[in-house]
Amino acid sequence: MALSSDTDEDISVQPSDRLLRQFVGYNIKRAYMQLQGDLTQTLAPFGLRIGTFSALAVVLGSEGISQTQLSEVLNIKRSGVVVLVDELENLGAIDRKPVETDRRAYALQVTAQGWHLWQNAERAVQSHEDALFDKLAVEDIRTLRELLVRATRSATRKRQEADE
Amino acid sequence: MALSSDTDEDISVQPSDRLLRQFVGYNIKRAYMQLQGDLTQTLAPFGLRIGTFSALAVVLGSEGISQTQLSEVLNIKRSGVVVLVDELENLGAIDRKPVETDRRAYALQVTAQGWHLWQNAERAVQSHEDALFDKLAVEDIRTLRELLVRATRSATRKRQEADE
DNA sequence: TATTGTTATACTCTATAACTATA
DNA sequence: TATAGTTATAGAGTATAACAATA
Repeated sequence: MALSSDTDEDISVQPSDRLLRQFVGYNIKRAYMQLQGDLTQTLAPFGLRIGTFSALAVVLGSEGISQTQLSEVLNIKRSGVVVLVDELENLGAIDRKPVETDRRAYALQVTAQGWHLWQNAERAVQSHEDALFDKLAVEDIRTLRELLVRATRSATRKRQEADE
Repeated sequence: MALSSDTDEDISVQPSDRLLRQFVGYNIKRAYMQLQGDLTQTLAPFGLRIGTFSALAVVLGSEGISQTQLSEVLNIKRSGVVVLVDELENLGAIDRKPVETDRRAYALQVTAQGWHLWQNAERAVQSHEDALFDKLAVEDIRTLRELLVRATRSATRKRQEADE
């Protein structure tokens, strides 16, 4: 493991959350809480929120996806997707295209405008993350991302086993 | 870096969040969202929520801490701390002890009962995390935790610089 | 004047449940 | 009967703003 040498201990007498740091879950929560504020600010100039940014990315990567499928990928309920899609539609970023073979469903499509929006927002988020994590080596960031993916995968597997 | 060999690509045609995976922030969000449900369930039998569990841990590690200090450590507003402390007090886990030198403030203290509660809850959360992450090598979990701590520290530093 | 704890209120995100129109 | 999308409502969790007591 190639962590750089920044493992200073918390030896202060000041109030701290030392007892909580041992939990992976707590550290994930802390990291997320601190990040989401910044991310929200980064996306605001584009008229996007974290939810709509994510939804746009998924539709972009899976043209013609239905709202139900989108809810499964984003891991939220269908009722929540309606709001996100409404918002993206109002931005002119995506279209609800009727599905000829199933008139209940919509095929979600990213518009040309939506594609440009994504490009700009994606670049902003990326450089924001670069700045935010510039104290971590590039290699460490990659490690972090991969471990998070695998931890999530592991948790998902556990939950699926529990559901059976 | 000692990642084990589980770097399978997402090559399916199924809808996916592939485009989002490149962002550290998104992976942190995913991981947290998947984790918090399980954590809530783990804590429920003890009458604790994530917030009260965290608050109890901080008070335990910093006896006599004030509510304002607690709000700073937990990174939430003072008004939010009132609810957490009320709840822990109702559980008999902590006391609001008057401060003789400043009658506006309380010194928070963990009761004997609160200490036992923490011990049991801490053990439950720990074994839950062990089970949840048993597909990750112990070394990888340590890496993940350290990187999260450092990423958060880095983000905090950035925000403080921005506030100046 | 500033700070501690408190209350009331509002906002964001998400879930649940009931509905409609299709299948 | 079951499913896709929708609507209305409610629940966490947190923020903001105003307040009383105290510094």
